[in-house]
Amino acid sequence: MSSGPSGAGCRLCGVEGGCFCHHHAGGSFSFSPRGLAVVQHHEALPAPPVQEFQFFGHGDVVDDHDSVAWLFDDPPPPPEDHSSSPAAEHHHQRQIKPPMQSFEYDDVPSLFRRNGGLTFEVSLGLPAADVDAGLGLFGGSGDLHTEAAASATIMSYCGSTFTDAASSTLNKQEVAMADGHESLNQQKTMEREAKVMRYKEKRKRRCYQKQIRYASRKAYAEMRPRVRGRFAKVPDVDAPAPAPPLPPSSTTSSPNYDPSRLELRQWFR
DNA sequence: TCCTTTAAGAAGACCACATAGGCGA
DNA sequence: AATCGCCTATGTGGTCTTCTTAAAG
Repeated sequence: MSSGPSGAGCRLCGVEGGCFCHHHAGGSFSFSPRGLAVVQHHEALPAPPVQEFQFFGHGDVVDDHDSVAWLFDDPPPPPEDHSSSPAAEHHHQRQIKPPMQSFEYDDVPSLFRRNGGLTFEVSLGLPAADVDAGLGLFGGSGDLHTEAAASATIMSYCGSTFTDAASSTLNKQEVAMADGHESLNQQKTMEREAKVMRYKEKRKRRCYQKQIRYASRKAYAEMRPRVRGRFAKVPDVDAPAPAPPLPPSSTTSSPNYDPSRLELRQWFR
């Protein structure tokens, strides 16, 4: 199933080639846990109370092009609160340290420390050294042009993967042609300012929360009985056979066990 | 300075079950 | 071509375990 933000298929899940994929065709979504968006544009058909559906937006509607542009202009993350924690810093270094050569993690300009997504920068040359490189902008040093151009970024965002082959950078020949042309420099300056403004705006809208793709599964998980945090078996109320002796940590002895949830289970069936 | 112990924090594992989707009959 | 049954993979949340580093003694 396609999960990318682009495509002309289902407006819910992005599946191409059809009006709506069949798991959406059950009709309106009458279940909206915790204020999630309720989508009712699908044809109404008899449906159980919980309809499994996917969503990839975050409330604000952006078109596909803008979504991708956001990723390509991905900024360095703002200073993270957990960066002050030694343990948190340790985990960041341990798990997402970029596979770069002779490169200090603290110098990674933008993409590796994103919260909620994982980014790998495949360095084909020297790494870019500042935010502008991450944005595909032009820094003061001419070397940065080729440095940024020699890298490609693979980004994971909201369950989708995108690539950015430093699309906004110029090669050496283009840079040489631009030298001495003041109008070009002015244009570049304006482009840079525009990109910086776009970056700042999108940083405000960025969503760091965990993405829930299936609200119905979330609903089921929340109502499912647990034993010490783990999902526990739901006793079959229809089974006439006597229940076997229960271990001390059995479901019914758990403080989290709520018999009323059985009614909910039958309701959802 | 070196070693050991303690505390703190985060990530991952674990569990059951509904559901999607593939496959063959 | 459509339908059915079977099977596997996936996703979901709360708690516990494991791992690592920093600080203290």
